[in-house]
Amino acid sequence: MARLVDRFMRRIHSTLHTRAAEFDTHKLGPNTAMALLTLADIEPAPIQALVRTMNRDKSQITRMLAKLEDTGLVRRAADPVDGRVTLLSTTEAGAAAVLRIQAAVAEVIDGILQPLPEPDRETLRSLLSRI
Amino acid sequence: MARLVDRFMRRIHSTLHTRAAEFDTHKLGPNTAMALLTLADIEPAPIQALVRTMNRDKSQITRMLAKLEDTGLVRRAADPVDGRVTLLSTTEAGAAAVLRIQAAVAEVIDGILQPLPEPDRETLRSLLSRI
DNA sequence: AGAATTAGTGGACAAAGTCAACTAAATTGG
DNA sequence: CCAATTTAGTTGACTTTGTCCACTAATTCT
Repeated sequence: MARLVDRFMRRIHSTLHTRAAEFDTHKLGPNTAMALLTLADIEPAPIQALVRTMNRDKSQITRMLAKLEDTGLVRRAADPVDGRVTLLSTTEAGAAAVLRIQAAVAEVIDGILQPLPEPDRETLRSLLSRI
Repeated sequence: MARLVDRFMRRIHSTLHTRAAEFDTHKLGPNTAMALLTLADIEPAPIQALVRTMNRDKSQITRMLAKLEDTGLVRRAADPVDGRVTLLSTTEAGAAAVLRIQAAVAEVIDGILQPLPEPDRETLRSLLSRI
């Protein structure tokens, strides 16, 4: 089971890697790109939210965000009600990157899911989301 | 979709990591342990087979195998018919380790799949294996 | 036989993950 | 209401994974 999931993820990663030049115009790398997509889904959100939904160590998130902020895709802002938290949101450039990346990822995953007819893909998606 | 798979894998990894002391008596680390499990599934097999089924770079496999051989869990042997390939198989110690690791992994995955009733788990397994 | 392939190894380096220490702001409980 | 604890985030050090490339040796192709 773990092997199946790993294989799946590995295929996604390596296929995306070979096509990275097409869409990863900011040289984010897979993880940081995924952080961007995730953020786009939950923004505006504190870093802590990203830590939890991505299941990564907070230090990793900090560093990915540094890159995303440097490349101007993400903006940090102080939370008005809690001085400890910094709220994240995507910039316009970030949103544009999200669209590009999402398209590429969707295409790659479509290719990988080829052997599954549409209803099964939907089943898979829903099962995974329930975990 | 990619995010769902990643999250799933991450949960498996991090949960296993925290319990590593219980079963990873040889300090293999997640990847090398998985290589061992994979090998146990296909042995006897040439390195190339492991490369393909794990979808990793061959140099990575080489290095994992070095560790597995050093710890005495895997044995290399020359292929009698093709002088280039080295055939891999698990030793008795390796087989024992496989059992321990598999049990731990199964337990962890069971915990993660908690929200899914049994028939759905089976569906998930079969969908993933068809990819 | 000579050229191109294939299996495996090794080095160098980039990216990802882990852990622990640290600051600053909030919370909480006597 | 203030000392103690908790929470958010950052940083440094270090290990593990992942990628790429060059290289050797055996094999296949023609």
